[in-house]
Amino acid sequence: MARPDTPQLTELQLAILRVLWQRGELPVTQVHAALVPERELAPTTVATLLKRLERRGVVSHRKLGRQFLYSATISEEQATHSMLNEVAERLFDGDLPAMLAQLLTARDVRPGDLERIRALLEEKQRELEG
Amino acid sequence: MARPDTPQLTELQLAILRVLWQRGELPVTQVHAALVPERELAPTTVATLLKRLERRGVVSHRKLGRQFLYSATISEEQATHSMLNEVAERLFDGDLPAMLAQLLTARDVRPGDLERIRALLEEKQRELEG
DNA sequence: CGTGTAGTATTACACGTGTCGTAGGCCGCC
DNA sequence: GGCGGCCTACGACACGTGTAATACTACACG
Repeated sequence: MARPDTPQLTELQLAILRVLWQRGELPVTQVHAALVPERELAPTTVATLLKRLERRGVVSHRKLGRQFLYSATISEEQATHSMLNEVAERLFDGDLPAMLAQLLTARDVRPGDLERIRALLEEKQRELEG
Repeated sequence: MARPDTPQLTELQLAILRVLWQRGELPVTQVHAALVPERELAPTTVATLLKRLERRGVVSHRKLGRQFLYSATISEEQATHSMLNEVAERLFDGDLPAMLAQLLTARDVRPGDLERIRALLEEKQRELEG
């Protein structure tokens, strides 16, 4: 419940976390392997990044023989929430409709998006009433 | 139109830009003065920040006597757009409805928000059809 | 046993940011 | 005309991040 101090994550950090979220506990080599198709990184680079993320408390490791098995300590939802909250707060002082208004003009709205959003809204509304 | 370099702005940088957006062209002293109630900063700090922002192209200055008058070169809308796009892309691969879904659960939805969002949606929908 | 090797630990460097201290230039006042 | 201030310019330092080379260590094999 208690907000774990808002993790602001960069793209690369997020990329690493995504690997862990998708595949669970992994040795550094595996994380590296998963990343390489997208980004050309040395294995030691990935190790350094993981260590730093651990210092920040978003991943942890246990030892298996000589290897470290890393896993995420925050869920994807937690990370997303806190990053979104951050932006909503920073940019719109928490004003959701204002944020959405910008979103609707800032990006291409893909076909069907409006419908899906409408459905979400109705669900939310029912939820609040029920 | 195509604005290639996405300005990612930190909280402090944003705070400075807000001052310029709200009050227009200002000397460093005024920017500093406007910031101080919120953040305790040395005047030289603000000067340094402005200079760096200028190097990044988001503000510019002209000389008035010995002073520099700084002004923003990007609009608040541009900045907001690019930051939001960034987040939408990073976190949701551009999937707006997914983003909104998170927003609706991530934050307190304030009374009236749902109504306002609904209104926005309808407007947007009319716009797309008309 | 000794050693190659897979893995981790340590160290490094460039950049951007937050934060200033101090140096230098010029304008107005005495 | 010299001097005190007000500004800007320049330089600094700590930290986080991206990136990686190098050093160390211990197990597995010959």
